[in-house]
Amino acid sequence: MIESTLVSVDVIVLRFDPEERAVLVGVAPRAGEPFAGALALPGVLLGRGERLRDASTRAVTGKLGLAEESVTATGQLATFDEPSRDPRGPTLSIALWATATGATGDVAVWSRFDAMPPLAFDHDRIVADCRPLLADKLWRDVAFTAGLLGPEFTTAQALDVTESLTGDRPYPANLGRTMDRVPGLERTNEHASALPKGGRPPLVWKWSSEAVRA
Amino acid sequence: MIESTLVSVDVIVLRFDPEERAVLVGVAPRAGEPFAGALALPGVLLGRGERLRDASTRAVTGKLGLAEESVTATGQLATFDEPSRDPRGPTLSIALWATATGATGDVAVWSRFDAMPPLAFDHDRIVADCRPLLADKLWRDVAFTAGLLGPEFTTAQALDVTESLTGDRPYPANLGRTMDRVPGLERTNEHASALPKGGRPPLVWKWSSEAVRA
DNA sequence: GCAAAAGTGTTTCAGGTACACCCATGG
DNA sequence: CCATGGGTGTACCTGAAACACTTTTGC
Repeated sequence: MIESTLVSVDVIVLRFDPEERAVLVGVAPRAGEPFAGALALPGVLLGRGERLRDASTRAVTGKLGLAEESVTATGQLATFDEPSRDPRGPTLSIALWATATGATGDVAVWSRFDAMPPLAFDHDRIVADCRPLLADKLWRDVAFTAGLLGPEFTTAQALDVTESLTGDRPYPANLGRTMDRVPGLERTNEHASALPKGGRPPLVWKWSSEAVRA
Repeated sequence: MIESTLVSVDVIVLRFDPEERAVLVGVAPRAGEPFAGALALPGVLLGRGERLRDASTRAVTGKLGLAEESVTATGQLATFDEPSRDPRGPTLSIALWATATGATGDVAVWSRFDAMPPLAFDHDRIVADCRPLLADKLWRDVAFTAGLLGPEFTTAQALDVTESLTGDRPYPANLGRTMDRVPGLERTNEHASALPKGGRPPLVWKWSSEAVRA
């Protein structure tokens, strides 16, 4: 009988901050060794028979201090198998994404994608490798997009999110047309209150009832 | 301390058969319980500290009887975590792909993608879920494409491979142009000997030396 | 020469990008 | 009325899809 590998689940938690006008990644200082005090992605060891989704919830609530309800969607990214990635011994890491809204959690540190602090283990590499995968999901994976932006949002916020993930800001007109093609996403007639700086109030978008159910 | 999950590695082995003019998937009858005698994807339990690539090689050589050298490339697909997928107890399955050339192996059964026999465990589901991922890699993931078609192949074979994976046969002219855009792939001046049925002999394509090194 | 199969050139169309212009707000 | 920023319409370009037509083989 071959001794089994340890499996950890590491989560890239994304939250859109309307004040900051950017997508932020949640990390937290490690409580114990190794890398005590260093920032790391929330991660836990996968329990026997535990589903990946449950483990990711456990990591996000336990390590970042978020409420379970604030996690809006999750999914798989990739698996990392370098045997030396954890100094305690060989550990497989399954990277997942999660989207969160609302409260920021009591211990979480939120950083922009383009200004991530150095992280413990190989988490820098995990974030770097997974960023293009995440950018690709925007406007194509409905669960991801809806989880990140919430049930209702403006064109201006959509512009900010796209810029955060892909690196450059699209023309508002073109983004509107991409959003028209997203199944379940609909324009409303409402307009948000304008920004203090002035300017035309942006359109409000909503998910149709069918999309929310799925 | 949480007891760790078992991790298995299940491999979708692809081989292009020029006689059959199709991409075939390698499966083998199971030696022991559960599902003894039923066909299944080659899979092994991941050893502690073992790399995914090494485990996949172990599965392909051990379960299909292929030589290690005939495996030309491997990569990740997705992870399956239903706790009831193995009757022996909860087991995570990491699905990988591998390409093989040459010998067919002594115990392997090769089936077309569109005529797969029923498989043990949730392997039917794994194959069904991963097929679009594999189709997407053709002509975009160079390692995958080169592993499947070998160092040298004809336009006719490229047409067969594309039809096997995507489900419909492209126009030869258009496929030629897609191949022109694949980095490292080059037309030669050679022509293959014509088929017994008659018809114009197809062009031979080769990977440039830089592509083979990478 | 005829059927079969590959290759060439050209047309068409859809998607994405860019941009000029119009609209609505705060100061 | 001007600066700021979202929205509309449209021109342009690239890439994929489709197809008529030519070339090269076996019979």
